[in-house]
Amino acid sequence: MAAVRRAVASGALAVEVPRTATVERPKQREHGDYATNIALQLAKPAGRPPRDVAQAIKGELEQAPGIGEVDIAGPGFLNIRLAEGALGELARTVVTAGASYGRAATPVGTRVNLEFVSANPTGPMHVGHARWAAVGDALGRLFEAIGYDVTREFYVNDAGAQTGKLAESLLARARQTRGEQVDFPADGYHGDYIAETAAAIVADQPAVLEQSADEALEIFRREGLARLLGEIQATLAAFDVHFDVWFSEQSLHTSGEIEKAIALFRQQGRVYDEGGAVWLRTTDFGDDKDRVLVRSDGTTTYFAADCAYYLDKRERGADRVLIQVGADHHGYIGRMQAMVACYGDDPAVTFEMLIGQLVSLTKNGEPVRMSKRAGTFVAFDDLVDWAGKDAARYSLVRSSMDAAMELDLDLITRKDAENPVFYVQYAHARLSSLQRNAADLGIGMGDPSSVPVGLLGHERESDLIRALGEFPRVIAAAAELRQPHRVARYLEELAGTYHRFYDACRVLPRADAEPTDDDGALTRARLLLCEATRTVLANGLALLGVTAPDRM
RNA sequence: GCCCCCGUAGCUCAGGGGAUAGAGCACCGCCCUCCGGAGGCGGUGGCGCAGGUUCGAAUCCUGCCGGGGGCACCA
Repeated sequence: MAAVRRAVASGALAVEVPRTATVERPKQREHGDYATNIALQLAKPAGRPPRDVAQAIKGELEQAPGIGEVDIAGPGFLNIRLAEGALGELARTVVTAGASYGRAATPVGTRVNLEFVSANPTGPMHVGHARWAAVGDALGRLFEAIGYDVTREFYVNDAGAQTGKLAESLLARARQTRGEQVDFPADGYHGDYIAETAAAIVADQPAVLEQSADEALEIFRREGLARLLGEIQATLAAFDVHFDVWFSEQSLHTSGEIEKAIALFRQQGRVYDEGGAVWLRTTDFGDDKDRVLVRSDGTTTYFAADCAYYLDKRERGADRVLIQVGADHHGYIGRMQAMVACYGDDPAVTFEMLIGQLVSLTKNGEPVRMSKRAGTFVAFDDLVDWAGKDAARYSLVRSSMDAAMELDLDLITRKDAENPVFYVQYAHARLSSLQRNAADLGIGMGDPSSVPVGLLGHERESDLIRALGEFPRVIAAAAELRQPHRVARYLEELAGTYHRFYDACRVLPRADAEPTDDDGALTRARLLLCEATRTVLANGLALLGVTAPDRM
């Protein structure tokens, strides 16, 4: 950019200087270490052929520190090669930074409230929730890495009709277990967990069935929610996903926050009454239709609670409110954005709904749908039992949330190289093993600052170092685009680049090797490069919540 | 009918307007004097269709075809 500015200043180029320029790592090594298409983009405004523009920038670029040579290629690409030795310093930087490599040095002050999973406490979670857990948590880790202050939040839907349905289902099952002839609620919850939970409650409070129906229902409701939420919390904890706030929907009702929110919207002239109901004029801000806040029977809607919940998050200090939901909720975006605007916020700034597509499972090519305990779906717990935490998390996070994904249980439950997570983990384990071997031989890289990194001139070494240098940009892109899968794909590439290096470059001296004449300098440099690689693999896997094993 | 997502290799998926579209698996053939072969190298094979914008389109726009998910005074 500075080179463009200087070219303009020197009169070599007459064009408005753009704010940013795209610099990327070319796919072809012959295209240099970095490449930019800036000349192609400036050709039109400058009114000159792209290669002319490139020529003007090239001269300035070559004066910049750390730059080796600059070529003009094709229609006008500028291919930049770094000066000899500049790459090696990058490896040293990685080792010196260690676990903080790739992370923002200081907080940026943005407070993000990240709500995800928010499974109803009316039953076990399914594989879709596992995907939101894996992706949401990775996003949270990415946000922290770029310096955001993150609050992970789980909205507990412990109010409303579905909790009554849960209570009725539990009570009916408990009575049936005692041999009573009871009709099961028409659209009640099925699955073995209902009977299990009912039995546990009865065992705990044997008198519950002697109470009046209303009292019994209330006990089953309260106890059922508590137990099922406890199971959800245990599942998530075992998945290494931890929430800062478990926010009760019921609390919005009892605290009067919903009424406060409605009053606020009314004050701002966004509320009207019609047909006995209270409406929010979301059509003022692009929604298809206005939305009911209070039904004609006087009860508040789920949407009203969502309004109050958003206000609550903002009042607790969130600069950005992010909610991750499944594709089956996408229809909610319009009214939520409109509601945010009704409140007076700019939805493009303070609010974001992340839509994740659904997950389906196959085994032997056949769809898998049922889980005995959960009834109608494959449970989160089953997935983790079959695949293990690491393979499950990795598999769920390695593809884009925009795409409905199909998980093959045969693949992710295999404990071999057919699963990409093992490919990445193996690279890390191999590096750890290498370091153990080095230690056994009494070899080490020593003080990083004294390692002669300039010796790392092999093509495969350069490839590896360039890949390590990508990491901060990968984190930034993954966080900004809300695409944690980019980290996984990057790690797979990095692991491959490392394996190719390892195949071509001997690190430790052979057992029968002659003493080297360079005093082990190259060995030390390569050990530093290995440690840099191990660091990035470990940091990257940490962002995904996946273990970086020393042995496998 | 309207809205959202997807369509890339035999399969599961990457690919932020750039150069020769990638990976894993599957299939075929190589590489152990080698620090972990859970690895490396090579081969077979692909952008749903039709227009448009652009110096340049898998990528952006429009239409069509195909698949998935939504369109409550449910949660």
